Amino acid sequence: MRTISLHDTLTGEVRVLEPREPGKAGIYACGPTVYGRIHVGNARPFVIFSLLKRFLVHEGYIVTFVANVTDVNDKIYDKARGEGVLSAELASEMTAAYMADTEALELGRPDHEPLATETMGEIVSLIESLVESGHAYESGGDVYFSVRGYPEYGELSHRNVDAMDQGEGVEGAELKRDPLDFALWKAHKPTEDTAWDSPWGAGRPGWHIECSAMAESLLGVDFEIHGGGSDLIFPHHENEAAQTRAARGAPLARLWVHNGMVRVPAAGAAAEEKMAKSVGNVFLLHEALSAFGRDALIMFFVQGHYRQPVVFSEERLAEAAAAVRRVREAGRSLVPGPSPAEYGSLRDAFLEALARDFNTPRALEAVFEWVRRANRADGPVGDADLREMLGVLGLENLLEADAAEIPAPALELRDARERARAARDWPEADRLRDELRATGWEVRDGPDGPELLPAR
RNA sequence: GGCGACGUGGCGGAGUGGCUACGCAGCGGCCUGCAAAGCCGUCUACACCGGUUCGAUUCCGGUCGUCGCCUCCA
Repeated sequence: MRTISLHDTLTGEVRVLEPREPGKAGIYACGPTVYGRIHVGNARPFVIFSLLKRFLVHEGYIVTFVANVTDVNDKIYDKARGEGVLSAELASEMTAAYMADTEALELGRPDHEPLATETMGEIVSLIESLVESGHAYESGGDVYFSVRGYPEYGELSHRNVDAMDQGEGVEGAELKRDPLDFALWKAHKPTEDTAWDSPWGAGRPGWHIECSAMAESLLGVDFEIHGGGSDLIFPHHENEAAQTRAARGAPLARLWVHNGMVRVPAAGAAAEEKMAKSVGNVFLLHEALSAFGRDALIMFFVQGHYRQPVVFSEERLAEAAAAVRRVREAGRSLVPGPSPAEYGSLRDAFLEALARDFNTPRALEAVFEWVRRANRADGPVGDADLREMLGVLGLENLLEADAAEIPAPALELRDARERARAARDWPEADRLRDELRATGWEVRDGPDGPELLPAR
């Protein structure tokens, strides 16, 4: 178990992970609002925190990874109304789609995936605590958090309360004592087809409170790592942090870890912009998976550092696919078993890179160096270290052999080509090779004779 | 305007006060009947201007440019 540090948004520094209980870590990553299929940008935190969990587990930690689903929200109501379906129906349908889409990443599931609608008791009681302690107040069936009553407000996002926009024109502003206050509970509106009982009447939770409640109920407070996209720092995480600290007198989390945005080349411009539904430039996860495959997509993500923005494009994915091919190619000549001791420093460098702010590009450096050495080696090389490294990155399947059955016609073409080669009829041999390629098989002549591989 | 971050070789992308990142692409070579794969070599990188320093891509200041947040957003 080595010392692991991560960039913490609160302090702005790379800080050492110091668990409440040695050897145990809780991770909470904010998941999607389910009003549509998730896109590649939504997938980034899922991938990053799934892999971070893998790394911590590898280092001997017992990890509880929680990724929530927001299934009550204005957008869900709006979308459902527009489509003439019940909001609960839309939410459960899209939750199922989210599960299926992320399942296709083949990274396993988080340990808990709580739904806001199934955490109502905890949400209501957390709001009650805030009302009792004077940090929140009821107004017309709504409940608001009193931002100015919490002096630390702004510490996470490094904002000064007095310098913030006053949120003019925001719906419900007339019910607030201060424009900065945000809703913990929203009274039921006639246009909404779901509502829950509360001490303040029928209604539903505000966005931020659900995460505080879900995180606390599954991980407790002051847990190790709270993550999500950098666009959530304000107001979402700022508010979560304020609510929990105000209600419980303890911080919500020890480290606040945020991933950079996925960008898309902007039409007709040199620069890029964030992938977002509101911009209309999304590439849905399931489309990306079928277009490029999960291996290339995972490689694409780990080729960049989690905190930096990444540009999603066909060129980038093609590069990732090429990198995948290089590793898989090397794997073909490895043998099961322990790796040479002299490769050990690469394994160490790999793990060290991840221990220092989860630097996956730097870790990949060791992977590729390992691959080059193995390719250069004369005898058979044991695959254990490479398998271990790839496993942490969710790419262990690159070492699995292509299981595809070679169809008889391809075998016949291969044999025919061998006969042509034996007869030194090169034009015919090359013609047969082209024919094979057309049927999806690539011939590779090696010391042990020809080999057929699925054409790439 | 406020807050945060970034500008590295053809492209992507790490990193460091002085020494080969790595991947992709290109070029030359080895291997091969030719390929493919692999290996070797190669392509004089750190936005600009000042400052600190024996020495800065790396530290400090400024300029220009880019991105994110400040409203729902992973």
